[in-house]
Amino acid sequence: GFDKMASIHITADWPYFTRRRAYMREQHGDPSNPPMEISPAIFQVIREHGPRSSIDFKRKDMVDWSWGKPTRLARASLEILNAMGELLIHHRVGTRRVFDLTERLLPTELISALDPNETEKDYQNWHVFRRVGGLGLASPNASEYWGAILGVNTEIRRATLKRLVDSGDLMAVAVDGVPRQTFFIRMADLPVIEAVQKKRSPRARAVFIAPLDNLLWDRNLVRRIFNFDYVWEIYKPEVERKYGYYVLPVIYGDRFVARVD
DNA sequence: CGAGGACTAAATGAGGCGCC
DNA sequence: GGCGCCTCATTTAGTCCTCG
Repeated sequence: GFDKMASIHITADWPYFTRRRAYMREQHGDPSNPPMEISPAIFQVIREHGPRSSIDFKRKDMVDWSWGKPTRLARASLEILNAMGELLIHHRVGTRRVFDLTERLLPTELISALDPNETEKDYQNWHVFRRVGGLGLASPNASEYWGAILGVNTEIRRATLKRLVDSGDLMAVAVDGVPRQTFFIRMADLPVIEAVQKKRSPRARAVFIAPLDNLLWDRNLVRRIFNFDYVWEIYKPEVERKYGYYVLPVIYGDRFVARVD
């Protein structure tokens, strides 16, 4: 699915993403959009022959796509139908996704379930709260980690965070050594934080952190709290790389101590 | 603050080729 | 016809910096 970015989420969350699917349909679902024009053919093949991936469609037409590059029309079509909720990933072959009809993969009650968030405001509360949980410690400042929350800009986000504090779901906190900055945590995380602080000397072990791990969503915060500057260099031109294509941070105990590539 | 632009390499599989 | 080997095309996934 798609939450902050491409991600795995539990099927029980399907109804909560009704708004996102509708939004994707608004963006791409016009029948004259080339990937939509060929969608009936795609559906037919999958319905009759089972799960299919982009390479199973032989047509060579190209369309403009993300990453500033064109892509094959069939691939664009699968991708858009997936974003709109018509197709889901059945399995993967290596990194390639093989799609099947949503109606074959999800129970009917889930597909027909209503969006639990009745109003726009309900949705905003839900999604901002969910994202704060993902971040653990959330700065209200604009950044990529607030992305993909529909209709929420900086102003609305600040208002939503305030609402969630007022309702007792979130708590505003300050961090030692980071002056003049308010952060937000989930109230429900408080016992965990307190338990960790009480533990005298946790047994230290080394952990390799993946570049897209939640811990690294706010790289600014990592720099300020842990004094560790991390950039995933995969998207840097080779000559500009400092450490390597796929540098990973290494944590030992509660500190960032090294990098590996 | 937010829009827009620039940017990468590993893994996989299809297809061509020579050879038996 | 089929195997082994090679090459080539395709697919996958967001970050970060600049500018108005």
